[in-house]
Amino acid sequence: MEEILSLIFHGCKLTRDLESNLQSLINNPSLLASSCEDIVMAFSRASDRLKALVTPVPPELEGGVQEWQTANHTQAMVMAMLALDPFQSQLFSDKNPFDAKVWTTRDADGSSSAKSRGGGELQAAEGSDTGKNQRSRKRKDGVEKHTIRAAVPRIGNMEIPPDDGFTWRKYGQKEILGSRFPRSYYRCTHKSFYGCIARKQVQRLDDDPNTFEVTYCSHHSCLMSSTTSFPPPVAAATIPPELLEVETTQPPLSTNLPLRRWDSMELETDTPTDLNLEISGSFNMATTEAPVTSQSQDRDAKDVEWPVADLADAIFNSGSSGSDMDAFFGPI
DNA sequence: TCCATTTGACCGAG
DNA sequence: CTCGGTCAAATGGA
Repeated sequence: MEEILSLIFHGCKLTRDLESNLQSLINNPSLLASSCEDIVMAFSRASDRLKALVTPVPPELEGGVQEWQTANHTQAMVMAMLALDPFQSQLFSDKNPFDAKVWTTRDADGSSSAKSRGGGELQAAEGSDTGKNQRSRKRKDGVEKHTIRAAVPRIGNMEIPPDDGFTWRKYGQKEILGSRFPRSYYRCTHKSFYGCIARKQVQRLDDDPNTFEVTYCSHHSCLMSSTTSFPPPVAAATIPPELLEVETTQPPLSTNLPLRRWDSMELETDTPTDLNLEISGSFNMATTEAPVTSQSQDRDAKDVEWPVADLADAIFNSGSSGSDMDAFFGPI
């Protein structure tokens, strides 16, 4: 237990360090990214050890626990980014041209099928499944995947998935069983030149054609792919693209951010409470029920499952600027 | 001519 | 055998 506490304290310390050095680090995104990663790792390890202390999980629930852990991990990263970036609300506010309600999850095992992806990001696929059992198909490579949802842009061509700051080349399209819309496959434009292995899959949701589900596979190893000044090499290697986009939507630290975004976004940095972010993950440990937002969850029954959601609530409802770590970690 | 997209074929996991 | 993911030839636009 002492080791766990030590890990937690370490995470808190790293967080405070980061906060106190934020101004000086803000021009060093690669160091910033690595600091975030350290924080996430510290809390993630503590979380893992805590779970090892509790009653052994029945085999049939293990997958759910893993997903819960990894969902926590990713959400912690989101939280870290939210905390670091007081301007992030633009991305998630309804002023975003993509109406970007972003669900961020991460596959526990890199599998890509609807069944193996627990939680909610695939609820559409499952919902549209006409009762047929879809088998889990795990790739041997076990590539880490990150899935987000982004609403169709309200401007321009609504068939085009939201720009995530990277340049992609489409290499395939496939009709997916049980889905009305085909799934598109993209790889990094600079694959041949830089050997960048980043890929993504884009699919419109059956039950919400205005929303794209974007699954990122692997990280960018190229420097040229981004249409923004980010990401630096380290950030590209450690932070999923959807989080990097959070970074890239900051007010121009360096000035070559995509003009389209800034043109189409109103910057109201003094209204941080105007948030429209919904974060979901695989919170349901033993069921396949769709996840719900922190606002609608029955808190009495599942309080134990919502520590991160509580954090999100604290952030979103606190009216804080988002940069005050004490608001999130103070009690600890 | 170059580059991105389309699309049918193929591969491999389950 | 099914079906998701990828390949690569064909096609089209700049």
